[in-house]
Amino acid sequence: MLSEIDKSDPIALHEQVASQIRRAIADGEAGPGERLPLARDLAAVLGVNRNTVLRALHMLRDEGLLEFRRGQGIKVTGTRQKSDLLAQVHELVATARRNGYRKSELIEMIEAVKG
Amino acid sequence: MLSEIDKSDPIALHEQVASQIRRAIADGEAGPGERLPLARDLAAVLGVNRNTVLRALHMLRDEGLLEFRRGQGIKVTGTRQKSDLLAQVHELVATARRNGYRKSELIEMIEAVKG
DNA sequence: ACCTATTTGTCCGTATGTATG
DNA sequence: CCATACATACGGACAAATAGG
Repeated sequence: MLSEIDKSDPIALHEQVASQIRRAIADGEAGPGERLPLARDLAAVLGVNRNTVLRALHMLRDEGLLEFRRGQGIKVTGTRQKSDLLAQVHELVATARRNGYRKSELIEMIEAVKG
Repeated sequence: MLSEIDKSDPIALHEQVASQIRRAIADGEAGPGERLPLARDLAAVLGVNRNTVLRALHMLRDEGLLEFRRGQGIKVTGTRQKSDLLAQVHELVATARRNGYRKSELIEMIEAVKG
């Protein structure tokens, strides 16, 4: 379930929107092959501008989660698992930033994990 | 608060132990400079062998979270923030594994995050 | 300088689980 | 289904470093 965006949050609005949609897919609210609501409607529900929503959706397309087709709308292509993973990745990077760690340090930590 | 280890969990015991202690530090239950309970006592509380606990603690030492001194015990050296980050890193890698993603793919995802 | 208690470091042997062929 | 190999976990024992009397 999508909830309204917090405009006082220092995190950019389109990032918040992207996070919510990632989570929604991860939670199974929209499965692979399904069509997403219109950007206009998403914008209305989330209380932000349609351009902000589009910016977020384009990010998710770059992550391999969505597919755009003119006149056809936006289709989910990624799996719940992938969406879940991407959500965790973004949360991790956000935590790192908050605490002054760089992505490179994060990557070192991951590489140090055995297996 | 540390709770008993789940021996039916497919995750290796020493990994579970390490996760719990990372979380405990992240939650502020043991701050920098403070001494950790004896490995023997941790083992008793967690319901595992002392060697298993030591193996977990050595991992945390390699991560820069702990410092060992024979006869003196184990001291916390890492910050809550770092421990929190490391905990998230390990959770992320675990999620990835569960879903068949490799660490290299995870790293690509992180590098693709803007900023 | 010595001795003792404490606590981590390390290794052994064994049992068990898991993956592979 | 069986055999093999490998990693994990346990229990126990002893070594090594530190602190204090």
